[in-house]
Amino acid sequence: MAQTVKQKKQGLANPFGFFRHECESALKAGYSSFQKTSGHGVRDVDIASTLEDPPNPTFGHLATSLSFEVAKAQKKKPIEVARTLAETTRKVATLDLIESIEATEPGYVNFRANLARLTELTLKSIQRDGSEYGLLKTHASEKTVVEHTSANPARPIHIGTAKGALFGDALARLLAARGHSVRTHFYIDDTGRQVAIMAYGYKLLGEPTPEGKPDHFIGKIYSVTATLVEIEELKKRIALLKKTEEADTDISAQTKSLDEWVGIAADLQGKYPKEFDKLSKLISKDPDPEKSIQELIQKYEKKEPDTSALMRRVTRIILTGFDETLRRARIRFDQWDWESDLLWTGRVAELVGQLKESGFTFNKGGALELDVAKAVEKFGLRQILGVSPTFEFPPLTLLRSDGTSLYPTRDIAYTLYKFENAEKVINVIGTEQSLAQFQVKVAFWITGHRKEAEKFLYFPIGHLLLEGQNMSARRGRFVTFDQVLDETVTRAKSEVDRRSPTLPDEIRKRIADRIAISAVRYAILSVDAIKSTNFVWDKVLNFEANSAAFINYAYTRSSGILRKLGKLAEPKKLDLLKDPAEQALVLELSKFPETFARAADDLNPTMLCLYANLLAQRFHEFYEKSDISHVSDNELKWQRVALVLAVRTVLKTLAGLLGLELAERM
RNA sequence: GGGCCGGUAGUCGAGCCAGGACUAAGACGGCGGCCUGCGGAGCCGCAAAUCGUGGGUUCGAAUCCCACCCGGCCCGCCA
Repeated sequence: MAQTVKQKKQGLANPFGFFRHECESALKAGYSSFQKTSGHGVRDVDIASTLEDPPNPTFGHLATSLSFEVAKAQKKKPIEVARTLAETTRKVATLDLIESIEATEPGYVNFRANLARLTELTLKSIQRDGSEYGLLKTHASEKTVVEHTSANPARPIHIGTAKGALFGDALARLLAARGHSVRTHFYIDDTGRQVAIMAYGYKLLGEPTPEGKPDHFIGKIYSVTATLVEIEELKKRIALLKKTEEADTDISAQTKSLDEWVGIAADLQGKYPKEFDKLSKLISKDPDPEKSIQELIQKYEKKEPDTSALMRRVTRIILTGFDETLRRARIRFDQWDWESDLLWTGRVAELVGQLKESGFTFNKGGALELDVAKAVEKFGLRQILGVSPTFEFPPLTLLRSDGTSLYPTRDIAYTLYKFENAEKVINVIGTEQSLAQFQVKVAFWITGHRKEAEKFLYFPIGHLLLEGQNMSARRGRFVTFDQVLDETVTRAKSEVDRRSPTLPDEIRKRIADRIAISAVRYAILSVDAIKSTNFVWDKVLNFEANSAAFINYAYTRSSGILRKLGKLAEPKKLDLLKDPAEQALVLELSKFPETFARAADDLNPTMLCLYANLLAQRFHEFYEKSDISHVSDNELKWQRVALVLAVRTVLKTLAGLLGLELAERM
């Protein structure tokens, strides 16, 4: 009730929500009157939660199964209870949006909406609120940080990472539209070994200016360098093992690994002969490449000026490439956070200090370990965080014996850092990180950040397979986000060329670009984030199967109608839209505000994808059945046009929320 | 060994948290129809599902509980 009143004040309408609200009030009053005459049934029933969607419109638009519970308590037949309840409810209901209240077998009470009123309310609301229609604002706005993508800056973004990027981006859009103050962060993991290897190779080559796309160029250097260094190391290790007469099994394992790397090296040499040969020569001159890399890592952690400048320089080149890719996919970030800054500003050291003081750490061979199990028992976290009673918590290594930090340690410090300017933090990361993300939470409890622990959300992204197989950067079984975008654009372009040959090429290009990016985004977003998905080229490129094109086509058809009509006129009333196809379409539009609010609150962009698809479907059905531009009755024509305009408005809003781009023509 | 997450027509995939008319959405593929009108990337229809298996709770279970099976992932002084 309070919510509805407040929303009225805000001016954002929720047509179906109003209907639901009327049904709730009526049912509550009807039920209490029912209790007076028929004795007590069920106590403390949450009326609102018994209202559900009936399976089809013949049962009305909302229904309650309350009678079943009451019948059980009173030992009566559900249908008898339903009849009485429908009767008492009918007496007290204000029949504005409610048309009828009826009991049906086997015992439901069905509420039918007054579609004439609902149509008027819905279309007028959309006309009035325009692009804001449906975007109900939360009453608990929170400063929210969404961290996502955070791809390792040593090679191009691949499609597995892209899945997280698309969900993170969509979440941010949804939450912002819901009225939260959202900032997206990209975590630049620049203090690890990979960036050091990359910088090492780049430096050896004399810091060449990138040819082609920067991340692809540097990624190539990284792959070649990493492979060559690994081979050097393995050779040394095997030699050492042989010298010390270690067990044959160890030697054969290392030899097997070496063979594998040599194979990879051969592939790389074939693909990038120039860089490979050059780097091969340069690395062989270095007496100890591994030591050089370790030095880079250590000097960088200490912010040694020359090393820091080099590391940042090369990482920035990669990031330029990332930015280009992300921009193409319509993904943008508010902030780029350098992991190295966490070390330099002392945040990691400070965290480690706090953890040490807590008494939950211990020393193991010079390394500092966090006793996660002890903390879980002490704070009763099994209960609080819902962990199985038999789960054994492994300790977490915070510092190596040489005193340097590990990734999880820095991640805890980073998550705390994100809370410095936010009330809520959402980490969009792969499911393989679930234990690590749990450990972050435990560390929060230990350091007394309980509020943060509560407001810290882990949004898991299911594994993405490539044509049924794991992606492997080493083996070259790896598809970059750029490749996906390129291929999809190419395919879309040839479709547009075929279907709209009369349009100028420049326009066709722009249309293809929009269709392609929408298809890629929809393909990923339309399946639950947590599910492992299989990336199949055919599926992404098949515009018959992909609903993005289907949704866009609804928009294109509506554009065609408007183009045909030219100058538009306002209808006098909105009382002629009585065809079932029209009513079904209006009903769908009326449900958009509730659907949006739920998708945002449940962090579920997939739900909105499905809604967009459903709305487009209803529109296509309407389009097939209803004449518009050539209907002779002018009043009917303009009423239908009002419906078309409303659909366009909501489609555009949906596109904005999901990052789809609609083309007027296709 | 322990844990987390998935398991729904030939394939993909909603519904599961908040049990109810589920006779299970939608799509791809298959089969059959529909263009003298606003663009057929569309519409209409048909066939196709032991909701992983077995128990339990309930008036009622795809949904909740227990056990098990299958698949993915995690349990590093990697990130």
